[in-house]
Amino acid sequence: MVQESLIMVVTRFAPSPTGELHVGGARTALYSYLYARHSNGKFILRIEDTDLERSKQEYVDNILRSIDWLGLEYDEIHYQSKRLDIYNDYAKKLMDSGRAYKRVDADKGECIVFKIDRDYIYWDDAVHERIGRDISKDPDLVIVKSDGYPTYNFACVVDDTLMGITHVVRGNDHISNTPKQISLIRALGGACPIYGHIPLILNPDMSKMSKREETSLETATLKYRDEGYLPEALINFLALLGWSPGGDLEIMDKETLIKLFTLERVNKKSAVFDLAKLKWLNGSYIRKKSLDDLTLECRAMLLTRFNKLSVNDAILKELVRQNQERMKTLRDFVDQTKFFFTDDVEYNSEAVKAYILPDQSRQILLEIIDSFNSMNDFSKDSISAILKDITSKKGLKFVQVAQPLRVAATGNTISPPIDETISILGKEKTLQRIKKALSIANK
RNA sequence: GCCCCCAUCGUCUAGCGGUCCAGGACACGGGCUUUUCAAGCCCGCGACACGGGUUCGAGUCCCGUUGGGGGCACCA
Repeated sequence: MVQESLIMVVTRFAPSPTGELHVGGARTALYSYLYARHSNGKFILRIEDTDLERSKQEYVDNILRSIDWLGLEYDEIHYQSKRLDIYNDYAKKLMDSGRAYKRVDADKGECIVFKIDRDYIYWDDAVHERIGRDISKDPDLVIVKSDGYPTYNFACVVDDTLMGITHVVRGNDHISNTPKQISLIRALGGACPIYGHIPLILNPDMSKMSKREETSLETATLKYRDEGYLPEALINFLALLGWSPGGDLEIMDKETLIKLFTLERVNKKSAVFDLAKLKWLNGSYIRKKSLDDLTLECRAMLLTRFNKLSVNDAILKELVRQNQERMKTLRDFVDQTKFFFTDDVEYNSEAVKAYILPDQSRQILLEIIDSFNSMNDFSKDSISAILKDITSKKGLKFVQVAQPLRVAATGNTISPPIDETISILGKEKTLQRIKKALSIANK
């Protein structure tokens, strides 16, 4: 233990740019990152773009943006496509030492093949215990494709060795590659990193999440940003999906995660992605955010929906204040304030039936129009006073007055306290909407 | 088919042989609060897959069964 701490930990995240960064990949990146930071080590990002057919620049961009959004700062970034000379070099060395040979295929052309160890290979996994497999009957391994590019197993091993990777954190689905890679490392004379194979993330129906089934779950990391999730919430959630600090602690910021994270505490069992829990966590982070910060986020989200925004800061801030504890995602904010930003309110038919149509409701609304008309100060408190006045004069409960008004003003039965809601809407618009609601009721 | 991995409430998990008639969180049900909805607080529901061992004692160790997942490319 003491000696271990003298060696600098180096981890890496090695995605291939053949698709958007998957949340499962994001979690792998997170675990690698957390472990490196926890150990005061280095975190390397390595783009494994050796598949000419499938690699795309847009995916590289997507991966970089995802990593950046999550706040996983890396110390180095490498592109395998820029290291071709290195792989060729090592392939030659393996041929010189007799461990690799050329093979010609009639259709595909010439490639280089590595003679794997005819042996039982094992390693002590950081997440599991000892894992091993007899690869003596496995076929030899192609290390350089006929297009001159290295195969995954080869480039990965060369880079892990050259970059001094001490801990490889990767998905469970790589377990079967590991013996071959170890065999390659031996032949190259490198030192084996410690492998930590983390469990996969599953859909609610237990299928592998990266196999896009007809689930409604989004798999692209950036989609969660677009849906209004906060990176700190996603990180916290992903961290908990397969790891726990050991106690009852659940809400942890990045610093805390770094402090507590160890590979030894990563679970072996695959975990189901539970959107409800993510939502809860996100809501919890939203509630904790400062009003100013949250307002910034909400403004950005609003701008994805509306091309231009004509609200002043004070009003927007007040809207955010009213909704802060009511939203689970930033997108919820857009939905919840739709009545404010659009002039043609969509009246929910159920709501209208229940709170506008009844005679009593209409009388109340008429009365409210009367009272509001003579108001100069349309503040929350004045509104509240007038509404309470009407309530007691009519011998009603406050809800019986508030709900018709709420439906008239917002189109729905749900909103922040009604006095605040219409105060920010303004007297003119409020009156207009009450009249509009009444006209609908008269049809 | 062959090989590998895994197995505690619906879900995420705590548990590393006795302190567990199994703890927490989300979800769900109920209540309080209340100007609707949230938020908050309280209560409830709810699990050690099964069968053998080992042991004075097993959720915890071993074996098997079953179940789930993953891998078997000149893809990563």
